[in-house]
Order: sequence, then C-alpha cells, then structure tokens
Amino acid sequence: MRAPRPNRYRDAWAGDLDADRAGQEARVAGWVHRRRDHGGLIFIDVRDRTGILQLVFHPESAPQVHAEAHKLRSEDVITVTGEVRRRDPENVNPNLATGEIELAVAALEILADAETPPFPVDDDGAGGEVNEELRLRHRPLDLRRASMQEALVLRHWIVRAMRRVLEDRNFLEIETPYLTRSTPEGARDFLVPARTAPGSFYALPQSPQLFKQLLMIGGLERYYQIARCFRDEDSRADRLPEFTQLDIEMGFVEEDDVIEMMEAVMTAVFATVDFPVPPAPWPQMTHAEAMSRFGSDRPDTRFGLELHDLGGAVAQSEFKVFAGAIASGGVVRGINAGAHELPRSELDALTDYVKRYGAKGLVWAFVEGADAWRSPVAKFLSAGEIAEINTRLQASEGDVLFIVADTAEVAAASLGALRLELSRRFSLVPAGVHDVRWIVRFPMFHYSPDDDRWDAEHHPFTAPATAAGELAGVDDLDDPATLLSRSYDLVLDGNEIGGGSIRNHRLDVQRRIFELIGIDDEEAESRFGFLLDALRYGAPPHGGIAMGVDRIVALLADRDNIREVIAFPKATSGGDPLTGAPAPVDAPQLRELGIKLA
RNA sequence: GGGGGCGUAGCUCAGUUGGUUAGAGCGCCGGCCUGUCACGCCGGAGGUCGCGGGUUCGAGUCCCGUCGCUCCCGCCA
Repeated sequence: MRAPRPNRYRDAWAGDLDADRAGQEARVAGWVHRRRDHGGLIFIDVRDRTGILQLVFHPESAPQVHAEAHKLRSEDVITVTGEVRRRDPENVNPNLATGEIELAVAALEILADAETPPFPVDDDGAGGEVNEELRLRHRPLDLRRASMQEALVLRHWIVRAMRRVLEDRNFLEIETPYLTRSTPEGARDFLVPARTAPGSFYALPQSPQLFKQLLMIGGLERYYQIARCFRDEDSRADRLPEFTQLDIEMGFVEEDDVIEMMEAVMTAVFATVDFPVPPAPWPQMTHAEAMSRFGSDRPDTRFGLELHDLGGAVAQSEFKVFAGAIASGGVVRGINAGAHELPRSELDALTDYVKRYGAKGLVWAFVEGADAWRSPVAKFLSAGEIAEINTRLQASEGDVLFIVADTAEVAAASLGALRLELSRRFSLVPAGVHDVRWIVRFPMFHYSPDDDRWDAEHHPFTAPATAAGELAGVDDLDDPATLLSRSYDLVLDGNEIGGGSIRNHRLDVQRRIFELIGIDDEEAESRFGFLLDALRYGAPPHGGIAMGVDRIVALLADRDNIREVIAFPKATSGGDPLTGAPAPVDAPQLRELGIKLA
C-alpha cells in the first residue's frame, strides 16, 4: 500500500513496514490489538487497516514512555514514534507479515481511551462465533476485525474490476432516481410518503429497470450503475430488503452481445480475486433442461445425482401412488444417490426434508438386484417395473434410490432440493472446483393458480421468443403457456448471481404482453404510460442484465451470508440493530405528511 | 403467514431424572514477571438463567404465553 502522507500521526502503515526501514525512525498510528506486559519489557501489537506491528517498550531506554505503556488496554488509539529494528532470528514471528521487525518505541501518545470491548476484536482468539445481533449493534467495533476488513476490501476490488471493464468498453455510469413511482407487480414496494402531495407516495426502486430502458430510448447506449435496490420482502441468507446490483443496459444488441460483455466483466472479477473458474465462453443450458435434469433453474452441476423421469415405467402400475400421479397429469421422477447405507432415521429425516417443498412423501429403495429392491413399496411393484426403474436410474446393487410422485413443479422442487441436501451429506462437491453457466430461455409466463392468471416469469418488459428461438411478433403471442423469453441468468456453483433479458422495443408487442398478464390498455397507460410513450418515438432494440453484487462478493469471499460482506446490513427481521431503524417518528412529522396511524 | 434452532457471567459455552451456595475457558481488575507474540504464574470481582405467567415443598431444568436473533417454506415481476 502506498505510504501515507506523513503527518502528526504517522508516516507509515503498521502492516507495511519491513526490514528495508531497519535502523530508521518511523511513526505509526492505530489501535492496541493486544498487549503482553512482562513487567519489564512490554510488547504491544498495534493494528491499522494494513495489519499488525509489534511495538517494544524498553524500561531502560525510555522509562517515562514505558511507564505510560502500562496503562494501554485493548482498542486504545495511539500514535508512536521509534526505531524500526530487525528482530533477532530466534524472535522472528513467522505468523506475522511484519514478524521480522518491531518498533522500539521512543514516544507514545494516547489519542483515545477505549472501554473494554463487548466482544473480542481479534478473529483468532478463543471462543466461537459472536452473536450476530451484538456484532451489528457494535458494528464499528466489528468492522475492525480482520475478517470484516478483508471482506470489504475484496468487495472494493470486485466492484473496481467491474467498473474497469465497463469503462474500457465505453459504458457510461448514470444515476437513476431512488424516489420513484410504485408499480405493484413483483415484490412489495417500500413507500415514502410525499409531504407535498398528502396521500401520495414515492416508492423506492426494486431495480432501475424502467429507467435504464428509458436511457436506451434516450440514446445513451451502454449504461451501467452500481445501484441500490429495495424490496419489502422477508430476508434470507442471500437476500435482504436492501441490496446492491451492478445494473447494465445496452442498445442495438441481442443475447450474445450481453452475454459476451458480462463474460468479460466476470472473467476480470474472478481473475482479480484469484477465483478459479473455467475460461469463458461459459456453457448455456436451457431452463427446460435445467429443470428436467436438476430440478432447479440454478443448478449446481458440480456433481451428479441427476433427476430421471420414471413415468413410462410406472404409469400402469398397481401402485396407486405412482399410477395415480401420472393419471392426474403429474410425474414420477427419481434420483440415484449412489451406493450408501442409510439408517431409517436418516431416511425419515430426508422424507421430512422434501415435505418442506410440498412433496407428500419420499419413496426410498436400496437396490438388491436387477429387479429386486429393499423398500417399503417393493411389494406394490412388479419385478418388471423395478427393473425398468433401475435401468432408467442406471442403478446397480447397493445404490439407494429416491422417488417422488407429484406435480411436475413439486417433484422438481423437492428432488432438486434433495439432491443438494444429499451432496452436503455425502460431500459430493469436489474441493476447489467451480462452475459458471448461463441458464437461458426461461418460460415467458407462469400460471398463478391463486390469482387464476398468467404472470411474467422474469418481468413483463422481457422480449418473448418463439419455441424456435426467433424474436416473436404479436402474431406469435397467442399461447402464453408455450412462450419462452429472451432471458439469461448467470449461475455460479448453484447460485443465481445475475440475470437479464432482451427487452420489448416494439409498442405492439409490449401492449400484447400486458394484455396477456391481465393488464388492460387503460391500466397499462396509467401505470406504465411513460414507458409506452417512450416506445412510440423510436426505441432501439435493447437488452441488459443486473448482477447481485452482495451475492458475488459473498461467494468469492467464501461467506455463507451476504451480511458478512455489507458494512451496515439489516438483520433478518429487516431492522438495523445499530441505528434502531425502523423507529417511530414524532406526531408533528406525521402531521406534516398527512399520516394518521390506525 | 408457517416450521426448525438458539437465548445461562462482558464473550463463547456446559449445566444429568426438577433438589445444597449455578460452573468452565477467554476477557476484566489487582499483584509478580526483561524476548513475548492466543506470554506465563498467583489472587479477585462479576449472574433479573431473554421477559411474563403457571405447575410444584422446590424450576436454569416441566407447561403456557411473549420478545429477540437465526435458518428454511411461503413470498422475492
């Protein structure tokens, strides 16, 4: 790291000093990381952003300073001046970057006392993980920990790599509004009451989607933005109400143009942090294939255990669970988990596991021969049926099979989740192996039984594709069930890290899509009139993508939670333990906004 | 909205079948210590067992409720 401009507090970073400075005077500043007070000699580890440096206080050479150093405690803020000394060989600490040197302190100034911290600030101390709410409540202290500093530094380098590639390719960084218009559909909006229009509200953007399309229509081809997005939905380990996207849109492009651009961006990101992935171009798998082989639209393809259809083998079976599922339009699908012996308790646990995804049950079977099983359902199946299932699952003696009979959606969701659970139990993902791939051609619509209508799978601004993969015109849009979209998601090791699509630049197609999802002309005009207007005056073909910055950083930093790579995250509940947000506001504030609490 | 896990000292945790004065490691405070680096040794302080109610002769432990954190399902165009 570049040396700091010398000032009253320091002329060197603690973690940067090395033997080249031996014999010279240096001034460093930082926090007391740890003290080892021998009564005579006192050792203090001082810590700044760059690392740790050992200070030595000698009683003879600087008695007053030595006496002062007795008072130092964890997290006190100090600045010291002294001579950089090479350590004797037997005193070198190989675990410390600055372990070959130390600073013999001649002058000490305590800049701030610290109360005893509520939790240890060092990562390598004894004890386990500190309660996360406590960490968030004292986030400034928590941020001093090496693991948090590393994560935020990594985040900086990742975003920097993204910007560099985009700037090399003539992208413009443009900001879009945070106070915007609510367009319900999709996630719940965060609302902001408008003082100047009582009863009316701004909404915080769920994404800059419409604005970036308007930028393309505005001729500002090639836009990007590191954009904060807001969705008022429940949190998860990889999902918070407030999150960051790398948002991109390009004019005069098709799928391949966006994909090639993003492969360049992500290749730079992976290289920056030495994350080993296969070289681009990355494989493209259709959504249909992903669902059928892996039961997921973000498949982890680093291990097998693929799903296989067994419907043909059991449609006529005496076993009503299987035959009935087929008869009522469902499916019977299974996976071969390989040769494993599982106790009944684990089989029961796996059954409970798939029930979370809506499955009514889980059929398990241990293969004992070409047409023989040990299984609770073996007696309901003919030898021929068992043999056919074994063949379809490529099963051999000793393998354990899992089968679900249900609707296509439930079978995919439960077996897709089961395969991931089994991969954890059996440690099936090889260490150090990573997989990046595109999932393309999502269905344009999905049917929502609750609302009895078709909803956009991605969003209603996505361009439809015919089954042949052609750009669809209005005439092709009559059967929502069969329509695909010109969309693409980027998946890393089974995690969706980004997604986008080619958009509708033709007014007639856009209107037809609104119609198909139950938005009539009047409603479309009132809610999206500004977009439809813009489409009237010459919109270029355009498309783009949005990447989940928090997720990308968490995966590359090997954290299992995006809160670990965000400086000031919300807790799972949506609250902020640091500031206490959300919090009640004064009555006058509410009055001014024309709001009366129920 | 639903399900699982957790909540005991400043931190991380243990606490058996309900039974004497609730423990450990780290941290903290005091003393000793001149080559440590998770320094060492000796001594000490520190508890609303998340909160409220109930059962019981007796509750950290059992029951009901509630709050907080967390993971998951729903939700997330």
